[in-house]
Amino acid sequence: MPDRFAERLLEWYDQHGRHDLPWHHNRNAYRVWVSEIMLQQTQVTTVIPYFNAFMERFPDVHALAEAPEDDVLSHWSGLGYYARARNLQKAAKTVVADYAGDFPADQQQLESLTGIGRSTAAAIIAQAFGKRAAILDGNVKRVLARYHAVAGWPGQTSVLKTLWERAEQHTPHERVRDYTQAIMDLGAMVCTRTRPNCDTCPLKADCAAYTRGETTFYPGSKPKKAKPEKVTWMVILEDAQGRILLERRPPSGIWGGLWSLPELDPAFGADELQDACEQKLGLSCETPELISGFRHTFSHYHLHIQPARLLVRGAGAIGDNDNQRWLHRDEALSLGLPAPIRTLLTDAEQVALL
DNA sequence: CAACCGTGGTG
DNA sequence: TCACCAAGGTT
Repeated sequence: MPDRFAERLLEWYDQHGRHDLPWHHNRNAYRVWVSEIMLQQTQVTTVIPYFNAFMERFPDVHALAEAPEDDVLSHWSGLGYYARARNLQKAAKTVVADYAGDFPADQQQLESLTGIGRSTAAAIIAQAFGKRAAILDGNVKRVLARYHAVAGWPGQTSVLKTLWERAEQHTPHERVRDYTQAIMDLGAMVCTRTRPNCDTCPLKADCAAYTRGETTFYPGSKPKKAKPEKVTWMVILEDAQGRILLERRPPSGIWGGLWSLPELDPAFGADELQDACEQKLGLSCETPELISGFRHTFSHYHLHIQPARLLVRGAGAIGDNDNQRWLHRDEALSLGLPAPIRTLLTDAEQVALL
């Protein structure tokens, strides 16, 4: 029997799809690539303002390759998964050095660039170069899992393998660019995670899950696991001029490469913070003022952030260098800061005004 | 394979 | 308040 999957999908896309997202204009490999990286595990409405600001500052791969890393990270501040930003610039340097600034239209060569995996490489090939390549992102997984009633969690290798086979099978030889956008749009707009709008779906006639009335069973859910609780001190060290000490975080781990407040071991009691700052940072401080703490949830654990404000006496042993800076709050907020730290500094400013 | 890596929206 | 998770990839 003829497979009308792509045909029906494209017909729907022409009428109801999204045709004017920012990365659809002035389409080239660079803009498609940046958008695909930003869109990893991140929703379209979140990405749009970041993409526009990023393109304004880094209009092409050369601008990105030559920019200071701090500049790249500050444009990623609040977007999350900061390794994406570091990998992005590393790949930009590779494209400039090894490909004369032109992205290769080849799946393997694209996947060799850091931050680009199978699905992102395929998206670039289809969207930027119009060549046939199958993508498999969260939207496509959901559509295909339902259409073919593929049981199990897509994170499982066997399930993933089946979905990739289905993705390859349905990808047409014509209009691949539109098809790729179409199946993502269907997943985002019709075949949604909860309460899919099956009434308006162009594929419902042959959708196995819909036919059986089992759309909620697909795709299978991820096995749940308890998130550990962690605790940390975040110190706002303020000198006589009202400047705050910022520290660059190590390149790997949470918030890698971003600027943040100094952390102190949670084993220190509140009455030991003064000594801790003395010993660990070489700074003489006044009695700490505790600011209300809060819990921040990450993908894999909860972090209790306990902030404390300490006034620094005289000139400290710590000055400005590559990894430490004394900055006023407005200057600090222009750095690439993690979202909760940005919020904390904003709130702390209000506290200071009281 | 499983852990790790962020944030904001949603119910 | 909170679990779940969205245009994934790397280690």
